[in-house]
Order: sequence, then C-alpha cells, then structure tokens
Amino acid sequence: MGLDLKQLCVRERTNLESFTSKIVAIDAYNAIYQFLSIIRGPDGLPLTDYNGKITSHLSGLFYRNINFLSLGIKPLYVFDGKPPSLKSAEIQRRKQVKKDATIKYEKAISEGNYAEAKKFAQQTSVLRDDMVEESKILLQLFGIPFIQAPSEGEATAAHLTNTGQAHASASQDFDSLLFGAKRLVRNFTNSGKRKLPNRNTTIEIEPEIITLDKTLSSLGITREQLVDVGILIGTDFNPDGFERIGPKTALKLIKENEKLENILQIQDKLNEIDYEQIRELFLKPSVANVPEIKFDNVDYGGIVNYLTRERSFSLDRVETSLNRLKKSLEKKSQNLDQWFG
DNA sequence: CACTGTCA
DNA sequence: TGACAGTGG
Repeated sequence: MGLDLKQLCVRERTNLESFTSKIVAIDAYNAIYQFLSIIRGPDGLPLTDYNGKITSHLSGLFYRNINFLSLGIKPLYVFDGKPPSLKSAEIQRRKQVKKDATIKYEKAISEGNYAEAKKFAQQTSVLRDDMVEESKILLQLFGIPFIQAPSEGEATAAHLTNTGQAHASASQDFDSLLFGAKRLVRNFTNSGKRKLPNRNTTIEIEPEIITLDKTLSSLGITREQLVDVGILIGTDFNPDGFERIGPKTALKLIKENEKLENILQIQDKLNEIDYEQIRELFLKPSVANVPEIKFDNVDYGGIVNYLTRERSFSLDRVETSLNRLKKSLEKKSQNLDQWFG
C-alpha cells in the first residue's frame, strides 16, 4: 500500500526542534489512523471510554500536540474530503484487507496466540466519522487550526507548502511528493525506539525530511516524470502498478524513455489504466484555498473537561501534561517579553 | 504512540 | 540516569 518511493528519495535526518515556529501541514487522516492502529492495550484492543467508545486517537492527539506546542511548532491539520473515483479500487482493496484481518484475528484468539492476535487487530482499524469529529473537537480546544480538503488531504497540504502558508507537509505517505510538496516530513514525532512487528528487535525512529527539489535533481528527472515513475511503481489510483517493475526499474525506464507513452514494453498494460487522469490528479489536484491560518489560546479547562468527564481520561495524567505545556508556553512568552517588553 | 514506574 | 516493561482508556 502507498507509493514505494523510499529508496529513490533524498532523505535527511532531522528533529522536531528544527520546526520551532514553523507551520507544518499535517495529513490528519494519516496521523489519526496511525494512533488508532498503534495505541492499543496488551490484548490488541484500542483504548475506550466508559461508553465503550474508542479513545486511542484522542490519546495520541493529546500527547503529540502537547509536544508540538511545547516546542513552538505550529501544527495545521488537513482532513481528507471526498476521494477521487479512481481511488475506489484501492479503497475496496483496503476493506478486503480488514475483513481478512478480522478472520485472522479471531483465529489467533481462539488459538491463544496473543502476538498474532494483536498484529491482526491493528489491521482491522477503521477511522470512522465520529472519530474525525472528536479529533476536531480536541484540536479546537487546543486552539489548533484544521482545514477540510475538497479531496485528498495530501494534495491540499502539498499546496500549502507552495503558497508559503506551511513550511512542510507531514505524512508517512510518499504521495505528497507527487502532489508537489516542497518538503515532506516523515516520522514527525519524538524520536525513540520502536518495536518491530514479529521480530524481537527495536529500531530508532527519527524524523526525516525529503526536499522535492533535491530529490528531483538527484534523480535527474522532472516532477512530471516523478509522477510517471510513481504510476509505474503503483499509486493509490493504480495500486497494482506494472508487473516486475519496482522503484529502480521504473526510474530507469523513465530516464531512458522520458515518459510512459514511449516505453514500448508496457503499452498493452498502460492502455488498461487511465494514466492521463492519474497524472492530472497529482499534477493539478483539487485543493482548498486557505485565506488565513489562525492559532488560538489553549482552553485548558475545556480539554480537562472533555477528556476526563466525557472520555474517561485520568484527571491526574491530563493535568500533569497540560501543566507541562502551560509552563513551556509561559517560558516562551517570557522570552518574547525580554525582547519587546 | 507517549507516558510512568522500576530497577541497575 | 537510562533502559525497559507495563499502562493508558
């Protein structure tokens, strides 16, 4: 799933601190889905409130945004709108993966295989509309702005990096680059060790930045050609890609032939997909026009109220974290007062 | 994922 | 102090 551009990109290590005072357009669905699938108890089930409603997404957003704001990072969440119709095959495929995972989960449970059960439980995650609404409530209480994209969120996030309204776009998906994001940040989190699924080892996860211009000049191709490379590898709009063509071959073919139409050996397959429309989706996507981006004050009381009274969060934990944020923000305004006061 | 408590 | 296991909801 997703577009496998990892080995073709110029990826540079970075850290959260280098985004202080910068607006970063965050692929909201990407972030929330990650929380939903990863923040789970030992049994593999997501966290829930007294009503049995899932709260994993709220836990993730709560702590991560506290970190962002504490560091002076300005997150702007971009939510997906209606997916392009060309995406329906991919959406259908993902649904099927979830169905299969549900069966495998139940099998693992009945066999008493905990680790397997957890793995498959994660794959069953579904991001529902009410979770999106709840996430927006929490963002609003944090004073963090969010926008609704007309179609793909990544497209609008990429657009904002070009209008100068955002410094970078944050997502795990490389599609952002095809949409023209000037800078893409992956692993936009605190660095730390993560356990690999299955294996008994841990790896260090660190934020990384991919600059589109650097990547294009290192590959020696244009953005239009990168889109063609993407189509050869397989995008959400042609998930199967082309047989026996991976990132390396795709790049080679485009460099040798300039564009899809000139690659003789793929013409039969190429005519089975609407490649011109796929190009258009990446190169001229429908995006939101964003007049101004405003950050509000944090509504500390409102956050405590919502998370503890309505969503079963521990008062102690919520207050401890919010006090840490308050301290950081006060320190920041003191620093400003020293300059202007 | 991100936090907390424990133990060397 | 820092690595790791366990917990959060």
